[in-house]
Amino acid sequence: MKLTTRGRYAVSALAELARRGDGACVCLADLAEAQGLSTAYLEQVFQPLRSAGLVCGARGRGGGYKLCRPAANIDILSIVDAVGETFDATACAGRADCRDGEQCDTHDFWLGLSEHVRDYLRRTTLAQLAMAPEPAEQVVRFEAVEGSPDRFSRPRRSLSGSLARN
Amino acid sequence: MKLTTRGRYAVSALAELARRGDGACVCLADLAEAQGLSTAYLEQVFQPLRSAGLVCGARGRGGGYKLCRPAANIDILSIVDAVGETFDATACAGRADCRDGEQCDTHDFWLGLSEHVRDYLRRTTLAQLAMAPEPAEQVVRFEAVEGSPDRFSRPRRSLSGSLARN
DNA sequence: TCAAATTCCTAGCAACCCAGTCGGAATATC
DNA sequence: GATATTCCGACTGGGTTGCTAGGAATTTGA
Repeated sequence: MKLTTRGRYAVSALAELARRGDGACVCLADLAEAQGLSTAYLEQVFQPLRSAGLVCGARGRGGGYKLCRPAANIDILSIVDAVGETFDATACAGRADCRDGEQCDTHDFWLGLSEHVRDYLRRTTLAQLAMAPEPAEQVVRFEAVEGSPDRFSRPRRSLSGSLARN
Repeated sequence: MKLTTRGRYAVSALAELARRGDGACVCLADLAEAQGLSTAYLEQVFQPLRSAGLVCGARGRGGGYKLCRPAANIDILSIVDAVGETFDATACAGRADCRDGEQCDTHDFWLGLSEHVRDYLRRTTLAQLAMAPEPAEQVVRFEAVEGSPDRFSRPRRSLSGSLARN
């Protein structure tokens, strides 16, 4: 059970973007170099992020990407969801009709796991991730965050608007 | 991020085994049929379970497998660990030396996710899973567990004891 | 004593998916 | 018009997963 690079790259790149979040566009080449990735591959990762309305791109010279809304309003779950990362641990992953009775005795348990993971990702915002303190401190914070009830999971469309309509 | 069949089969099969837990051996053919799996494949899944000391097998006619210890003393994490299921979401998964500074700004976050998952699995015993109530009820229970403020991030050996070693 | 039933062990393989490359079109700026 | 960039689609090699096959070892029962 491991994360794909797409999910990880997306989060890292957006965190980087958030760190430089002064409204200016950052081109992929810069991001890729900062993260030590290939520009071509990062392009692929950014496509769905744009479709999801998380970033908006500007073409041409001086173009690049920037966040569509404040980093504090973007939770990690939205990011990994956008790039197609799934967390379904059940046998009938994908299919809505799970009527396979004998295989599904543990179904709800795995479903609970998936939801557990999604909760964790939903609890953290890009802003929190972007301002990365020293590693030691960071670990403490992430564990602490786990307990606190956050509420950014509700759909909020007043901010993002319809900027990045594909 | 999805579970391998090995992990899922192992848990389902052991739950089945726990349900028939009257001390008698159950042969793989029976288990496989009950779960709708191939015997040959289930064999492979059971090998590491035996090595981990979760089940013990008896050869020959009338042989089969049974749990080495009470189902209440087996947590799900031990099972999926035994079959080699991993939950590391970091880039440097596996390698102990993560000195790749620029890629590791989100390292602790992903590490936290992995630990979060492992906690979930550690919290549930095979006995709980085995006595599966109606699905609806089950969901409630698994979710309820999730919400309670747990402190399982610290090593706790008073309860589970040193039963579930590696 | 032999046949049957079972675990135990190793090798192999096809299909799938991930990670990444490549080439080029569209578009904006200088 | 040259250049820099996003945008878009196709392609591919390699690794892993899921599974099969065959046979040796071992125990039980007829």
